[in-house]
Amino acid sequence: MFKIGDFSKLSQVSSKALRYYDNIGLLKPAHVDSFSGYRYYTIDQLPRLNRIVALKELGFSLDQITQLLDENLSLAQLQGMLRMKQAEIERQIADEQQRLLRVQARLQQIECENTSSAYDVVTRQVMPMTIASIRDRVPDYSHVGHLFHRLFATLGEHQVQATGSPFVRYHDGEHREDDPDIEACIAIEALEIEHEHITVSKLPAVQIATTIHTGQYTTLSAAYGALMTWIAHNGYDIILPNREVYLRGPALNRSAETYVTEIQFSISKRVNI
Amino acid sequence: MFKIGDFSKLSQVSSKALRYYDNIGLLKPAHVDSFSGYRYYTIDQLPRLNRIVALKELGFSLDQITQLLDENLSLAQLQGMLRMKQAEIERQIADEQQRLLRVQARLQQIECENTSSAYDVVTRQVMPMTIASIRDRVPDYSHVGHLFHRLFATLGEHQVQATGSPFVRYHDGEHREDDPDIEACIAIEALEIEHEHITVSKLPAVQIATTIHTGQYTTLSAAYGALMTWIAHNGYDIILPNREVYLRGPALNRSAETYVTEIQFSISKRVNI
DNA sequence: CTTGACTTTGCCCTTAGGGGAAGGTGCATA
DNA sequence: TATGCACCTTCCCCTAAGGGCAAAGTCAAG
Repeated sequence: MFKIGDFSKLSQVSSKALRYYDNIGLLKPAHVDSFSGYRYYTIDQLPRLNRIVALKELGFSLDQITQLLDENLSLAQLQGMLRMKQAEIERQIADEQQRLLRVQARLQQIECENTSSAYDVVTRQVMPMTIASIRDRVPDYSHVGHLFHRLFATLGEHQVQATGSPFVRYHDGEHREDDPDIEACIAIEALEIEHEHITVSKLPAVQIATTIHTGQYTTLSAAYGALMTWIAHNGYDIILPNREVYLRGPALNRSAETYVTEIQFSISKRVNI
Repeated sequence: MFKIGDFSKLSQVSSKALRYYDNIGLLKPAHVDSFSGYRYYTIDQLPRLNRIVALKELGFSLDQITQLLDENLSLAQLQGMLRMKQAEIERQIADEQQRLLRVQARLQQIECENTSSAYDVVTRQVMPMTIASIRDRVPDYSHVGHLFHRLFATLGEHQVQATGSPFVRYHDGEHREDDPDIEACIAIEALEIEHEHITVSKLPAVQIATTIHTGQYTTLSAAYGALMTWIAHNGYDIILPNREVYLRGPALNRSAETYVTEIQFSISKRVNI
C-alpha cells in the first residue's frame, strides 16, 4: 500500500492528476481510509495507470480512455478507434504544416522586402448569394461606375431590394488595362427579374483568400500583389473570376482616401504531385 | 455603421467572438450606444479584424495578438516572434509525428498478432539516485537472490537505510542464459560506505521506456519482447544497461503469480541520417 | 508530545469562446 | 400607433486536464 505521494513518485504521475483520475472514476485507489480520507494505492494498480498514460500519449482524451478501459471492447472496436485517431493526427499534422507554411511565408516576406506588409490575407468562406449583374467588355476601368449606374437604375425600376455591397467580377485570366471583361454585381433577394442587359445568377459558396485595401483605387495593385504572393506562397491555386467588393466606395461622396475595398480570390488547395 | 450581426456576416467572425474581443480589449467597436449598449462597427475596423484573424491562423494567442497590435513593435521583434512561432510549430509537428508513429505501431501490432498486447509501454524519466550494488558474473539467474542476500546483509551491518525497490542491471549486450553479468542494486540515502564487494555509485536521471510485468519470472521474456518491439517501432535506440525493478518480489513470501516487475530500458531518440 | 512532512477538500485559474435564458431595442408593417 | 419579429444586451455556466494555493487534518519519527 502506497500513499498518494509514493505512488506518484513510483509512476511519475503527479498526485494532483491521481486525485483527478480518482474523481472522474478513471483510477480509484485500492483503498480509501474512511476516517482520514487518505488514498492508498497498491502496486497492482500500476499496470492500469501505465495503460492510462500510454493511451494518453496516443492522444486519447481521459473520457475515451475511461471507455476503452471499462467497457472492455472488442479488438475490432479498438482497431477502429486507433484508425480514427490515426486519421485525426494526420489531419492535425497537415494543419500544422499549413500553419508553418504561413509563418514561413511571412518571415520570407520580411526578409525579402524588409518590411511587414500592410495587407493581411485571410481565408474564409463566402456565403452563396443570388446576384443581379451586368457584364460587359468596356474600354477601361473608369466605365465601372457607368455599369453600376445602369444596374441600379434597372433594379430601381423593378423595385428589387439589393443587399450587401456592390462588387465586380473580373473575367479576364490576367490583369489587363484595356478592354477588361467586367461584371458589375450586387446581391439581391432571391426572385425573378427579366430585363435586357441584366442577368440574375446564383453564386455558390466558395473558399476565398481575401484582403482589404484602404484608399484610392489607383493603389489597389499593391493589395493585388500582396494577395497573389500570399496565395502562391501558401500553396493555393486561383479559380477565376476574382471579385472586388466596394465596401465603401464613391457612393457616399467621401474622399477617395477613405475608400475600402476587399479583394477576393476563390482558391483551392494546390495538389502537389 | 454596422450592428454586430452585420459586421459578423461581413467578416465571418461570430458575434460571440466579436463581443469577446471587445471584452478583452482586442477590438473595441467604433461606437457603443450609451443607452442601449448596442455595439456599432465601421468598415474601417475590418482591416484590424482581418489582421487579428490572420495572426490567429499563424497560431498566436489572443494575448499575443493584443501585444502585437497595440505595442506597435519593431520589425525585428515581429521577426523574433515569428521565428519562435516557427520553432514551436516544428516542435509540435515532431510531437504529432511521434504520436502517429505510436498509433501506427499499435495498429500494426494488432494486425500482425491479431491481439492487443498486455504490455503498455510508456516513456518517462527516472530520477537520479545513489545506489549500493554488488556486481558479479554468476552461473545463471537463480543466483540473483543470493546477490541481494549479500547486499542486504552488508547494508544491515552498516545500518544503511535503503529506499525504493531493489533492482538489477544487466550489463550484457544481449540476453544470455549462462554467465550473465548482473548487478544487484538498491537505492540508498546518499552517504559513504566502504565494504569489499559493495559499490556505491550515482545513477543519473535518464529517459526510459518501461513496461510492467505481472506474474512469474519465467514469463518475463514476453514483456521484454513487447518492450523491445515497441522501442524499435517507435524510433528509439537502447542504451545499456537495462534495469529490472522488483516492485513486488519474493521478499513478501506471496505467490509467484503476484510478482510485479518493471523493465526499464534507457533510450535515446534514433537519429535518422 | 512535538514537529515536520504529507494529505485532504475546496476554490479559483487557465483558452477562446459556445449555449442558453431573461429581458431590452430597432425597424417594418397592419 | 401598436405589434410583431428579428436582433441586441448582460449574465451565468460549460468546456480539458489538471495547477496553485489555503486551511485544516493526519502520519510517523524522534
